[in-house]
Amino acid sequence: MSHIPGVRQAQKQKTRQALLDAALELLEGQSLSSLGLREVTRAVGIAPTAFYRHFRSIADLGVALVEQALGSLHPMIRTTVSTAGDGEERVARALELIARHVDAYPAHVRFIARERHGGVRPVREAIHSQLGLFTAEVGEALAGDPASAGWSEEDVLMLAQLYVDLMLGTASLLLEAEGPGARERVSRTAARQMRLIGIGRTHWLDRPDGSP
Amino acid sequence: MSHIPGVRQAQKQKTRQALLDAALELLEGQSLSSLGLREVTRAVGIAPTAFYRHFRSIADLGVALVEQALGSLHPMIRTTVSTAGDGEERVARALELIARHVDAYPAHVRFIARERHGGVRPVREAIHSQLGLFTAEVGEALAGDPASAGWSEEDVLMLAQLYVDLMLGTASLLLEAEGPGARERVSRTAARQMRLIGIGRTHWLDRPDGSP
DNA sequence: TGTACATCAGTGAACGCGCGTTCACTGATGTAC
DNA sequence: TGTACATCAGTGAACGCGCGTTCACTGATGTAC
Repeated sequence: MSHIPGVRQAQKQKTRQALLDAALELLEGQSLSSLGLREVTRAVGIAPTAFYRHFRSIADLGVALVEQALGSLHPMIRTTVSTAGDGEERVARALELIARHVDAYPAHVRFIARERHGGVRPVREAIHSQLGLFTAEVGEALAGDPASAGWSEEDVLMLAQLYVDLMLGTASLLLEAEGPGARERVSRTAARQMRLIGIGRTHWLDRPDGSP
Repeated sequence: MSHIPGVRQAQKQKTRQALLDAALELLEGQSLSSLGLREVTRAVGIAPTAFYRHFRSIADLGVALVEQALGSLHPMIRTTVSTAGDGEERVARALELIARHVDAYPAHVRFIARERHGGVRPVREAIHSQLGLFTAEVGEALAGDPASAGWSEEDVLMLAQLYVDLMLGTASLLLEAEGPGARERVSRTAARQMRLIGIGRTHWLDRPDGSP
């Protein structure tokens, strides 16, 4: 039929995605370093040996998962930050976006939070490198804000890192939150932390240098 | 000989500690959820079955590790926070304490950072619960500071959480830092983040409520 | 359009290996008298 | 102090099982003419 993508290529892509999806699901209750190749192929319904047609190892699959997971986080973080600031409403809207993302892609959030400090080096490095790009992008967004006039690039980046870490930490806490009111408590605290950082940002240049 | 502790008890305690130490070392390159019972006993030099004289499972051993690891972090965080503030020197001293702790107990720091969001539920919960106690303690320390006059308990706690998270995050980054200047870069950034939070703290009560 | 050959995603048997757990045991330490 | 018995940390054989990886294979898809 279609010869541009090819039936064969399309089917291969489909199987590959099934492997990634199955792995992500299996990772709800364990870490990547204990995930088994046979476990994943069994969940997909293919022979264990077929795994090698798509990935060299579980670590390799993990790196591919990083790209997918951060691909979904990307627009969330960007929107959140372009929304961020210290105004009540802006903070509230940012938190709502985070909560919505956690609901839409819980497995992605869990995977990144877990493997960011996890036991598989190449995956850890891939996450670190991607988060570095995010931070840079957030930094650019912040630099465009009038509130950042007079700020050094280094300072803008350290602020961006603070925001990115807070967002990821909050997303992870929302994921774990269970029981009535738990999510609300997490959100309230995160909102105040964002406000406090925003206030620090406002007054950052007030003090010449190292004054008490 | 001595009958108060007992020769037998003392030897048992020694073996137990050897298991914990061996596990911690093996966890440098993997997550708890992939650590094997036989792997640990082999490293200690005892029969696999002897493991059960000390722990019901690897998860059980993990929970015991949490207590040991956070036991060493405890004085570090306390000292650091009692030192914290927005003065240049105090921030610098706090960061030096963190760096020293990372050098003294790298495996403890790695374990907590990794398993805090790791794949073994009881361990994750133990860490979360212990960090909650830390945060409460840090909160008490902060509440005693004149800078916290007029603060609600909730706000003091959200600030404490911000500090605890920043300290843990910085410790983890220091651990991973390699190459010339990497540690210095991490420290510089963390110092500025602490200062910014300190500034936010100073001006927290400036604005009545929800003002822009 | 039809035919002959090439490609390659997925198969299934086989391998050696280390795993967690059970069980009855050994022998040093502890205790009662 | 000496003896007889109890405790229990650590042993070693055995088990069934799932693991990652190899290999030659099949048969649908793709390509050349």
